[in-house]
Amino acid sequence: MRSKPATIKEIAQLLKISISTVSRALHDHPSIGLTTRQKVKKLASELNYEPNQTAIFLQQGRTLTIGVILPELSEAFFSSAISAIEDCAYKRNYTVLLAQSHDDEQKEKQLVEKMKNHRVDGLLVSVSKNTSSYQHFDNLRQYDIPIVFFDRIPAMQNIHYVACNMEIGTIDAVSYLLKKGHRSIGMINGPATLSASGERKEGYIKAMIKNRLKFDPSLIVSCDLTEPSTQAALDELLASKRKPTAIVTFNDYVALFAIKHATNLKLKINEDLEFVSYANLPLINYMESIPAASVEQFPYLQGQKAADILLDLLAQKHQGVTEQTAYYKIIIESQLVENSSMTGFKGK
Amino acid sequence: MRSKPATIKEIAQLLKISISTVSRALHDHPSIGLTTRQKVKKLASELNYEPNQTAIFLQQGRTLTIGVILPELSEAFFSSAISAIEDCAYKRNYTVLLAQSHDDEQKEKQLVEKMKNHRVDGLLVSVSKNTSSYQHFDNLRQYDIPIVFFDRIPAMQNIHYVACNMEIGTIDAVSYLLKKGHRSIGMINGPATLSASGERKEGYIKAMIKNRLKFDPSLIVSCDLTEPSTQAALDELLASKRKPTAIVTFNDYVALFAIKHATNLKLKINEDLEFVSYANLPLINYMESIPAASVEQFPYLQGQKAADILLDLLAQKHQGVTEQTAYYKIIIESQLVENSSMTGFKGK
DNA sequence: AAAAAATAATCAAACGTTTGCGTGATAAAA
DNA sequence: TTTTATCACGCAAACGTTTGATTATTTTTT
Repeated sequence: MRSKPATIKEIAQLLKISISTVSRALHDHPSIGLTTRQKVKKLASELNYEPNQTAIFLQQGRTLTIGVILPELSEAFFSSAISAIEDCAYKRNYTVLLAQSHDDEQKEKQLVEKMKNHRVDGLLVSVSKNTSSYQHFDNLRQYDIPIVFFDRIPAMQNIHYVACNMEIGTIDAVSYLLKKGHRSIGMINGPATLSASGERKEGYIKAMIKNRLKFDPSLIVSCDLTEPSTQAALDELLASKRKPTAIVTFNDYVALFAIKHATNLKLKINEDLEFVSYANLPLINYMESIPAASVEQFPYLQGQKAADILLDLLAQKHQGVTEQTAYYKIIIESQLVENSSMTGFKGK
Repeated sequence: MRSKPATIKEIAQLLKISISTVSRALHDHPSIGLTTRQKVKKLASELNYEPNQTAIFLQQGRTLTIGVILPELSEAFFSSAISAIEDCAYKRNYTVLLAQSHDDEQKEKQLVEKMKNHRVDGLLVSVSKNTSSYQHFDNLRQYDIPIVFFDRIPAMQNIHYVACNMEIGTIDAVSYLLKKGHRSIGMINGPATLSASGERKEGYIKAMIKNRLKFDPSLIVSCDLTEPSTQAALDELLASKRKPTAIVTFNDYVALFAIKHATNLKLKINEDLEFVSYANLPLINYMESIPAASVEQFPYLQGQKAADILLDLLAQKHQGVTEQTAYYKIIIESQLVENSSMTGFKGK
């Protein structure tokens, strides 16, 4: 029997009672007698009745759905985050509408539109790398759709966000190396266009100041995150006057490129040349030559916080809290973790 | 101005015309005059009118949304797949409602219910490892919600699915090692409870037969995918009479565990002992000691195919194709790929 | 000038719910 | 017995669209 799903209307007709009675009976409304309530519920389950959410959405003006727009779903960082978000949403009876921008500003705009059309109750966004105008986010304010940004934050006023501060982690990273006796510490940074590069550089400089050491600009070189560029950067550092004995790299990819290159140059990793990196690869745990320590950015935690904030906002809104003026601005401090050897892990 | 979104009703009132005229004007219906059409569109854009999809969903009985239920969003395999799915859906104007089961049968059931309530047009599922009953999927047939399974397929009749056949890849893997001159090839397999283990074993045996070699059961040992268990398995193989010079491992995690252990035992990887594995880690590209070759399972491709099939089914259904009896059963042949060195890759 | 055809717009039902308000019927209080 | 609560349920509007059937207006044809 491939029939259309049952509706309360049908139940009402079959039982010769009104639609509203059926609705109330199913919701255990006190003004419905016990007998009819039971009759209704019995028939409902016999007919495999399932409330049609789309109708309820329309009626209630909310969809119990949050939209999530991320740059790249296949990246470990974001798949961790989305996992956290889904977990939070599930716990609080929300569902996740997911989309990826592929770091394309145009597509990001379209996705925001689409989310608006789908009438998501709220939005979680990690901004595309190439987004320069934030008009499309501002538009959402007219409607009452709250947005919480995370990790990649736009330069806007009055927004909710969760971000990870790289400075502390960087200071710790450099201090860690200094404590280990290194006196010349290099940095292979990312492109200057990324704010993340700025944060790392700042952290590096502050660590130097904090430890009363002189900052030598020639020890910070940039790369564009590709392998050849990383190799060139490492070569430059190794050729410099104050040849570094330790290097902080922009991220794990860069670290692995550099480690590979160094290995080819017959350098012993973490003996001749020690590395510290920023974590984005979970499988660091499975490899031999890895950075001695990593600055952890907690993607799962960021996703979780962001989702929790959004869901709190939605709960408030639903309880009739009119206009809040306070904005959540959560900074998660990055944290240096020493990389131990492999941990037990069950594969897929 | 934080106002409720504009509706066609308001537009109609402001222009003193009927609602239906507005609706038709916005859809360029031929029976609406040019002048009114323009007037309507002008006002609509002034008011920032956006059609309320939830209303349209209710009216049309479809949501342009597909549900996706996966075991673990944070796993590389599935995040690749979801990326593909989202891309496909986006191209064809669908949106993705996402949820993860965490390999929990109970949760999987609830998620199916939820998806049903949300009235997704179709469902994409990779079944939880622990799911034993498939009743919840069967229930969906009563409604007209098509399901396409991928990668993890339930033992059900009459379903659409996309899967990856490990046998061919395994045969190729073993043959590859034989061709390289290895005469004793071991296998560190997964638990017998997983069907994936069976496929691998079958492939191994068939490769032996195909090459007219005798199959020695002692060369296949199982592990539970953890590091200690993998170490034990490797030890067992190395201690066996016909000490293997090459090993096929259940997956990349196992391979890395084994490689690490072998390195500790002073064995030279891919010289003393050669490895072939099943790919699930993209970052194989970033490491030094890696399996010489991997059996690729094409997560992106699987996700893509599955999504395409589902969307085709939905398109057919929408065009009024009543009852199709044919079921898509797509087998993607796994494929052995030799692991070259690192490729250029831009990090996050 | 009347009939036919084309054009332009309206009416109203439908999608499946929820919910404020009204209304009988029965039971308790006066 | 009349008044007042209490209980159990029905009516109808509302959410924002789409669309088949209908009507009113204008243009074309004969």
